Amino acid sequence: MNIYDISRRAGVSIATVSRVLNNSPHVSETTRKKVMAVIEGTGYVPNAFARGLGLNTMKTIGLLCPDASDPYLAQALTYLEHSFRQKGYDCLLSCTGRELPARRQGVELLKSRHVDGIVLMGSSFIEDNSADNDYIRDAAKAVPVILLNGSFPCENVYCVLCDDQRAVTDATLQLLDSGCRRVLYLYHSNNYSGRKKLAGYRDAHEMRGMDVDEKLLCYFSQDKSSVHQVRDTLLQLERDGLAFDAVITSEDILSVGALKYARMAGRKVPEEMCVIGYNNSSLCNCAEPELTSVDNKLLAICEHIVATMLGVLEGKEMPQKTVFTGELIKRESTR
Amino acid sequence: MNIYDISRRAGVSIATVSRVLNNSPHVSETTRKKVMAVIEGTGYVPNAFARGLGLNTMKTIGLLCPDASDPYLAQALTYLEHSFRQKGYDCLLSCTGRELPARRQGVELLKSRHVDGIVLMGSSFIEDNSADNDYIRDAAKAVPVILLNGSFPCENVYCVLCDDQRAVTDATLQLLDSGCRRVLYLYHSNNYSGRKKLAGYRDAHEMRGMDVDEKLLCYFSQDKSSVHQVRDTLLQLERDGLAFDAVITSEDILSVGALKYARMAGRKVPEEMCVIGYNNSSLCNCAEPELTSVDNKLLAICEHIVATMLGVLEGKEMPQKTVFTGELIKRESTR
DNA sequence: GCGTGTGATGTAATCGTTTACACGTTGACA
DNA sequence: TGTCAACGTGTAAACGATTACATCACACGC
Repeated sequence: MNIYDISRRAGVSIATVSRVLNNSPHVSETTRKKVMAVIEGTGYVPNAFARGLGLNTMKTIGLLCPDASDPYLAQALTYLEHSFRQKGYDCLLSCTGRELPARRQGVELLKSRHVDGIVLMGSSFIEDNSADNDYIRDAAKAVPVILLNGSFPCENVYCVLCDDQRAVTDATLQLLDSGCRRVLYLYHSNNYSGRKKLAGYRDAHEMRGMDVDEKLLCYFSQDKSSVHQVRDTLLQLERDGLAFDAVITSEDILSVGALKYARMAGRKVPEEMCVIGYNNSSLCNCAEPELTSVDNKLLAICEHIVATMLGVLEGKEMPQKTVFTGELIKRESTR
Repeated sequence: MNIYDISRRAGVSIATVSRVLNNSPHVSETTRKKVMAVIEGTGYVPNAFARGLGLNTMKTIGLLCPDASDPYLAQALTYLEHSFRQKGYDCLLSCTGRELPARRQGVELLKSRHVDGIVLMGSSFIEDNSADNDYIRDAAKAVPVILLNGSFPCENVYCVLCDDQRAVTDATLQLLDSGCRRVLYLYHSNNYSGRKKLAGYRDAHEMRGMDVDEKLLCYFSQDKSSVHQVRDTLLQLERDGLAFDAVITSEDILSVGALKYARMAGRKVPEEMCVIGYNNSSLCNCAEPELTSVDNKLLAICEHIVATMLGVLEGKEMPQKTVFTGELIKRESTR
């Protein structure tokens, strides 16, 4: 069933059918109705390959996602896919994991599919001009690239992110100003976003004239970051004599681990210990007590990514970098 | 930069270039090297549209997902995408929401993209032969369709699922046999899977010679199922004088709400009240106390979906229906 | 020397659209 | 009545690959 079949049945030319399909104004209302009737009757769907060949675009955005099972990224995925679809773009998904070679390969693939643009998610590890990031430059040579929560100065690369540093500063200040003196910082990755957050933690201490005890900085690798691992690590730290009266983390899941620790160690939250997470994910309401967390405006960021992408594709001049401000959402784990 | 440019520069015909690109044996080694050199020199990438037009396949699987931000589906998404990619297939994602018209449209879209096969996720509401399911038949006419956790008897539709009914029976028996007498059942949807689970709940009571008090069946619509909504509803039920000493739910998130209720009502879990969830999602470890839940073998199901799809595409005869058995994972919320 | 099989290469049709251009038709207006 | 837009519609040429078929060169056996 192709456009010729339709044109034959409707008694018009293929050009007219095409015009109807593309809502061209140069079709009389009667013809349009006639053609539409045939199309609906046959269940005809235009062949996207042929269309792509003619237009040299298939209205597709490539989504490079390290891990769709990460709730935060999954959320972003849903937003992005939904918004792009509404705007008439489909999404080709590539879940690469976080390893560089796989991400490189993912980009190659999206390029060979001639996507109209690429969104790099979990791109928060992007930072410098090292060769590691060649694949981004590579992609940007072919199509516009937008980084979700990443920063990378390069032609045709656009960045939409949250000011993590400031957000963590604000959150840490909230802890310090509510009487906490030794704030444990649990983090997940040494990437761009991770270091920004750490810098925010330091900033807050500096603003209150406090030194940072490096022993309070506690790193978890991605695969060692289960709730139980965090809990057990904190128990061990306590046994080792490390004192702390608050915990702030780079991800909500780490905070949940901290809450587990508090329960097991018999420390009351928030009376004896405060906890603040990051992302304001759905975990916050599930945690016990419910978790205070930084909302890093994922929805706004995603909306802006879509708008930016569409703007660039329409040839408009768009800002290379857009920064949103996080917001502390207070729940039961802080005073 | 197209195949003609390459053929011109290499001094051969486009057919030869095409043969080189497709590893055809009918090319001399010298010619192959010559052409390869030109290709690498120019960074030429074949146009996927044109290729798709000719071959009428682009090695793409369409994934129809109601909601990628649902942790359970997100998990499945990751598994599926990863496995398909390993096998040389890309995934086109369509997050449609759960509404019928949108799903219909999603299928249309995947069809127009001429995907090689479609996986319908969250297809658990598929049950009968009503017109509502026409879109599945429609899709199956064009390409093989595989349902994740759904059952639908139709040519070219394959089903891979967990025996939810039996799993819930086992879980309910566990509650009854550990002394619980009034098990509240919280559920999310009236779909196929939802009804199967409810049937399992009834089966268990019947097996122990107990009547089911219909007041113990408590429905939550998808949008009314937040943790707080569940908690508040249970508090109200208690105030209304409904007695229950256990809760079993069709989704982990509902169980988390039940735990919130228990905390607020001052009922100790599992001593005074037991809770069992469903899906064995990452929420289970985050909950307090940690949630006993039914593992419905998502990973195995996804692997089987991929194997089935590849088998069908290779023209092999594959089973129309494959059923896995769930398993109760005991944690702290049961005795 | 002459068919004949074989392996490398080229030619041209094909896939299903879009769209520039050409071709009526119609109606307004001088 | 003739001219000219404006408008609707059709024709045919892209778009860039794949591939069946034709062709050609060459070697081999008779």
